[in-house]
Amino acid sequence: MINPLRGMKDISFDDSARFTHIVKISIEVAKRYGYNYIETPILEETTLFKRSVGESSDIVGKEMYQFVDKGGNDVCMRPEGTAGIVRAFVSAKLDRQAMKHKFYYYGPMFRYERPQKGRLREFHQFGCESFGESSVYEDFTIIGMVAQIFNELNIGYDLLVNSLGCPKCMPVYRINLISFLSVIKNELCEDCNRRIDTNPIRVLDCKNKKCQSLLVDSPKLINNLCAECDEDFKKLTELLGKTDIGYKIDTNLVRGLDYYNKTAFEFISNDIGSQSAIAGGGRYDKLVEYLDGKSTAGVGFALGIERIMELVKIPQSQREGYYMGIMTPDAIDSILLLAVQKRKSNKATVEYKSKGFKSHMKGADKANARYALLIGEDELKNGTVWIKDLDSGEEKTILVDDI
RNA sequence: GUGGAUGUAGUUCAGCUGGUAGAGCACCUGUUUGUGGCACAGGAUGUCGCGGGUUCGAGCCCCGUCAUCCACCCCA
Repeated sequence: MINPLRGMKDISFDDSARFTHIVKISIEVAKRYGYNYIETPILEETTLFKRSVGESSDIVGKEMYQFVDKGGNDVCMRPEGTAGIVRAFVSAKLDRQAMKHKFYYYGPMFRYERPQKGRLREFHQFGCESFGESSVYEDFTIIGMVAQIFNELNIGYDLLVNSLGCPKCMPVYRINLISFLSVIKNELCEDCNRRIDTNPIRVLDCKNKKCQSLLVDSPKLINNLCAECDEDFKKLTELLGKTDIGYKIDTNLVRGLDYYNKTAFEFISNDIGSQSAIAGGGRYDKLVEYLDGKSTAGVGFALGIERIMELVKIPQSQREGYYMGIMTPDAIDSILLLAVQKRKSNKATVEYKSKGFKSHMKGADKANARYALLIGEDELKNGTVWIKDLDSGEEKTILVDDI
């Protein structure tokens, strides 16, 4: 027997119903905000992710499905969606227009990690990317859109927001932080010492208690933002405060991807295990330039469909359509042609095998059909069908022509 | 990559100090060839993850391996 690869799952039955429900609601909401569908390749040049997601990130550093194809190209299964969308944006030369562009997408992403609850090697995201709008009002609007999706899916969440600064204030802060950390270096844990070089901001949310006690007086980015970043972040929280979207400022919130600046946010849930992020996103004003485009502001988010599947309850499926069966083999042609007609507008399940009445009734019930439609010897002879509404119990025999 | 737990029927799980493989749910067939959900009766189903070892004998003990789950890490 051949099983799916490690960390990869088949999605069917109840799961696929939840999956499509999440995608459907997300699309409906995104369309209301003016987003259009975009589909980009799953396989891209490895360079794309190195230059966008960043070589210092874990995603690029150790989690990529990377290989050389038969043409000798260094390629990679996409680990996230934004890089490909930005590449497509630049490829289509949309960066040379003054227009704003908004895209939504969904599909599989691949990361070579050790699987656990809520963490798969192949997983699915739904996401949106807004290009050409540098205003913080767009950040607010995007966060509101995610909140709306979750509200319509009827699931609870906590929202964390932070500002990561911009090329003016972030590098200055980073140097300050590194010098602060260097002083206490010997007392910090092994992981933190590694982080000082790779991603010093990560040291701030180390779970080690000793580290935390040493970090109480560390400089916080939120207090070292430049005037513009500070003003935008205040505006964002002010606006969020005026809505019913609850939020918490998390100064340690650092997204694992290098391209973010200014607004960063994460939606989390306490009900799905330790992998609690159900959506994340932020602003990436430099990313288009990194990928050889003309400087264009960008902001977006992605939500993890499998993680949200753990949270959504879908309503019990209603009885729908027809179950069609025969109790005399001669009636097979009649029932088939009837099904052809019915299927022009309704769901119809046909049992080809001639069976007893009771057996058909059980079959109709299992098929979750609203109506059982049967042809037996009498009906065949009279040119009629017997039909029963399985919800109301009402039944009648009518002429084939009157259906 | 590190640590821990678990692999027995479609599924959830039992299986004693080693002695011929079990239950619930689900499934199939019946309960006057014409009334589903309910009830009753009957039935099918296993390379006990895989490979080796110990033993007269291994689902159980030992070694290896693979997979799953949980946590770290990281993230959706």
